[in-house]
Amino acid sequence: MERGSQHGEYDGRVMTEEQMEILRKQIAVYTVICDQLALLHNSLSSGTNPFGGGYFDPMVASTSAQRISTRHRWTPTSTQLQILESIYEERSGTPNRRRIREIATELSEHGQITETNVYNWFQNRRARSKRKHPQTTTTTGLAEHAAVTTEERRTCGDSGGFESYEHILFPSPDLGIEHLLEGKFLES
Amino acid sequence: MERGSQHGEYDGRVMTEEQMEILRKQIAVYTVICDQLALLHNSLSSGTNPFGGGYFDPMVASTSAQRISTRHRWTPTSTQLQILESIYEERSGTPNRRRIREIATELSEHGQITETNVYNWFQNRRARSKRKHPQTTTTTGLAEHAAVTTEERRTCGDSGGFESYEHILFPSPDLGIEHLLEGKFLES
DNA sequence: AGGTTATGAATGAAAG
DNA sequence: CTTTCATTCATAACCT
Repeated sequence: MERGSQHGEYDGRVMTEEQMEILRKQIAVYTVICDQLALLHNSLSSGTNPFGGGYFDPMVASTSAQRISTRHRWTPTSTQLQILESIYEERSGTPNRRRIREIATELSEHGQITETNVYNWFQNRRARSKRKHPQTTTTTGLAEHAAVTTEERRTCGDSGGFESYEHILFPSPDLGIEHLLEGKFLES
Repeated sequence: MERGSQHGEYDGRVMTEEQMEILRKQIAVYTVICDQLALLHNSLSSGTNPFGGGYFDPMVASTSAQRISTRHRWTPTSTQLQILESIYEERSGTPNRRRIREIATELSEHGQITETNVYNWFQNRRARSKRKHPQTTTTTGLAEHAAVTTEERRTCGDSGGFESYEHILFPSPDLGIEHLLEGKFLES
């Protein structure tokens, strides 16, 4: 890792602001190209979509259909979901690792599932429950605070809490070049 | 997609397998280019920073799917991750306080980072490693060589054999093109 | 078709 | 060190 030569303190700049601006645009352009190629490739690969695949048994494909399957993530069957919900209801706490395994075993009777799936499911279930009901044991409706409004108490800022710095120092390639090109994606 | 008219032959197919293979490679190449440009820009930005440099943009740019995201929690840059991984590999024990500081200092060359970040990273790395390998009996030495290589493929380990994740659709890791260019890390 | 929502998964940070 | 929380990302399902 040879470094130092590129991170030294320069007397003068290697690039003007304008040049840097150009670079920034180029980055954005290549990003878009990347994205487009990926999308293209993706659609080509999955060219023939076997079937819509409902909740029922997407992976087993016992009907001898093609198993090209572009299904990526696990989706609980209705039966599984039912069981999961009931378990969640009875003890809204955290299922132990042991418990997770039990649940996974049981649910595997009704479809493909892994312990990780179960684990994630409970994590997400709990998380979204919290978010939906921000006020459960709340003190008062007026003093609602922190959790929702400001979350930047991050210690990662080494020099103090100025998370807004990033915006200022680096407006980032999100300068609207995307819009110039196609205006497709945009987040944040 | 202009084609067909130049060859005169048209069998109803838009692309041959070979062509698709080429496309796939091109995607990977552009991904890397993207990443490199982003890194370059990053270093240039910090280099010309009048405030002392060292600030980094929160742009992740690890995969083409990632977009520029402003202000998030700390995310290691590809370079940082690379280094972290290699360090993790060599000594699977707990880095001393002293060591943590060293690492943090080194990594700060490649982007903003704190000692806490490093500490947390190692903690998490180890924890999730362990999770994948139920065996906790070894520990006699650095016997977790395998643990690092096939790390974290726990997701969706169903019997369907549909590991055809986007990794395959978007095969930057397997083509080795990244290594040709710089040998950057590959997530997963 | 495309944009939006719901939700599975990934991961940094913190609690215990 | 282990477990849990919080936030984010990707994508299936849904909606206009």
